[in-house]
Amino acid sequence: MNTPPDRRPPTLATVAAEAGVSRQTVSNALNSPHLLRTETLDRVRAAIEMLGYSPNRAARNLRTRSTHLVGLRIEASDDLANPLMDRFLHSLVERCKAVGYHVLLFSSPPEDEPAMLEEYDDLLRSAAVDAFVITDTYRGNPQAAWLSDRGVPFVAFGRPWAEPTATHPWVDVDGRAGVELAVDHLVERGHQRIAWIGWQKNSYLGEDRRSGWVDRMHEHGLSTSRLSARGEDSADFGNRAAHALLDAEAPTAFVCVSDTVAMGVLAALADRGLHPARDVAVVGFDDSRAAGLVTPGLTSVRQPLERVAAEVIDLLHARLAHLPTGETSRLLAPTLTVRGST
Amino acid sequence: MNTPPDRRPPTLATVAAEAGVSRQTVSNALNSPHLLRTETLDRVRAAIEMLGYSPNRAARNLRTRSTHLVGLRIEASDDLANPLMDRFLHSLVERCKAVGYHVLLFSSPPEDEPAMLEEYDDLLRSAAVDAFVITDTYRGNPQAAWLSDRGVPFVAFGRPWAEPTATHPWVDVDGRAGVELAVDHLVERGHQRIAWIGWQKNSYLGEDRRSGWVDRMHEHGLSTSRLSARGEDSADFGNRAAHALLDAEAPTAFVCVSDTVAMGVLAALADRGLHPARDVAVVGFDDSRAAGLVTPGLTSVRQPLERVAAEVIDLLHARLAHLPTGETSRLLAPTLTVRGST
DNA sequence: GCACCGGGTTGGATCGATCCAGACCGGCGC
DNA sequence: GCGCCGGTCTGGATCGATCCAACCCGGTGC
Repeated sequence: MNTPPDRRPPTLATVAAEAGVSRQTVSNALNSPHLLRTETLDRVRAAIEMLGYSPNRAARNLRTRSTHLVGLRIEASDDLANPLMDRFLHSLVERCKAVGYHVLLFSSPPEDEPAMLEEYDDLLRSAAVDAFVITDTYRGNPQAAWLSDRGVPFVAFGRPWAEPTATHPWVDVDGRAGVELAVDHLVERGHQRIAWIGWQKNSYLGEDRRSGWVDRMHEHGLSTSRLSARGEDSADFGNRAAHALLDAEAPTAFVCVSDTVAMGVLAALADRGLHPARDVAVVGFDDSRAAGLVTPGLTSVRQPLERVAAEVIDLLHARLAHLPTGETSRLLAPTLTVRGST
Repeated sequence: MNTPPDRRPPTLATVAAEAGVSRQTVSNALNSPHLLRTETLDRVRAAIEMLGYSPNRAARNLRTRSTHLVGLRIEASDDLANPLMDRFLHSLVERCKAVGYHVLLFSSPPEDEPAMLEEYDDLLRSAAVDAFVITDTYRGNPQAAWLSDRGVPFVAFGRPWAEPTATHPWVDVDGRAGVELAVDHLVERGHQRIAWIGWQKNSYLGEDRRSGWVDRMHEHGLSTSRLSARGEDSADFGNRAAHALLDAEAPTAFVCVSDTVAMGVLAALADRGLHPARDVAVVGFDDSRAAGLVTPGLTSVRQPLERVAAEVIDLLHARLAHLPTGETSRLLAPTLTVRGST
């Protein structure tokens, strides 16, 4: 034996030799243990344990034509969905682990659709991933149609707003219901003049949330007339809109389409020497970190991102494992995190 | 030809047949194009283009024993490093792409060291990744030693505080220098009584940042006596510490170890009817989203996470590609983002 | 006693790209 | 004309797990 010590990790064959069985038997011990006599199974398992063996993924991937990897494109940091991403991502990874998958991240230049699809295509053609999770359906969704066309398994976080006829599986949060919670909460506290500050009319997400305000106000017999404003997603816009509404209509509460906007509203109250909650109530949307850090605390609608991630992966897993799938889309209800601002 | 249409993607052999060459020649066209006559190369490339061929990753991984995947453990959301994570992560992914890698995410139960190492071990033994990036060296770093022992390539974001003798490559941000920037900035604005609000003494990170304040104050001939407080990383602690310091020592400026703490200081100013900047200046650390959203804007030390990620990947790439490496650790200087609070 | 059955096991072929040893070929020097 | 050379190209073996067809063998039914 003058060969140098073997630095290579053990393989199926190593284990088979150690346990005194064939490779196939070891493979069965791992993948179909019920086929083995318990005594044999124990012996194989002992050998695996002793050698610290794990099946080589590359070999398995090659043979089974599946990698157990799920691709996820992450976007540039200035994207509006981003503050939510870390919570979502963590849950996604966690859930993947539970069903035996891992998450592979990739990126593509922002605002460059062909380049983006090229990235998806590369990963697909090189068989680097089994499936995708897509997260940016709020503003058109070329990938969804593109992936559907090719029969690639994927699940979307977000409804196919722009293409209601799309049939791919998706999971989304019911923004409208979240805003309804906020309105109910404010009505309970005695508010009647409740204003809405939202995004531009071309935002599906923004209009969905707004409809929760409109409908619920009417159900409570309250007027929405002249009590709303629309603009971009910035604290500055929230500030200006709040001042304008306070001057014109003297609302006693604001429901905002996002925490970003709500932070601007809080600033407007401070400008006027008004006290959040005591004088004017404010509710945000997203339950961002800033909502918890700001002075009296900002009441905010919280998206159940942990559940979204779990549902996304469960749908994907069902598809990949050819399990029977019931509904292929799920709309989850958010909750309200109450803080000092109401 | 009564076989069904071939649904399988093209392979090397397909391309070789199409171009009228052997498989090896196609492989060379991809990996060592200089070996081919230009005419042959063109023909092969045309065939690749025509068939839309990409090499199968699993097969390549198996043969070359490398996956071109980098593992990154992500932590539970309530972790203090998390708000920074999305910026870092995005840059990491971007940079990986530039050098031909992808990022594979995994997780492990928090506070469970054996389970965590088990995750690293699994990925290693199954040859799922080539290397790791580790990000949580601020509080001991069992993985670093563990990985070093096994000769696994990895780069850390964060110095090995607890083990100064460790020799693995790392990249970190010079927190002390960041605080020095903050102190200089405040001195320029005429402040002399500049207070420090930091973390507990057992935090390496916190004490490093604090030393920037101590040293710079002394270099400016200013006293630090009784002008500092230490506690946990919360807005509430920041608030209490600010009140206590304002009562006892009447500082005109605060430098805080984090934005979270700084938000509490801003709240304390509001409690007392003091105006940020005009009455008392405040500087935070991390340049978090909240710093930009809060009312007058919070001046904050910004970590160059994009550069950190790039350096991390470059070091890793050098190691994996057996390139000559110069220094194996880099300390990067942060910058100061000036906003309304100073 | 023989065919049959099915759980357990076996060796060989396979997935697709790469490594390796050797073949081929036109050009050059003797 | 022969041998050598460097630049190209070729077929076969290989990476490690899984698929597949066949085999072994004790037990059962007739």
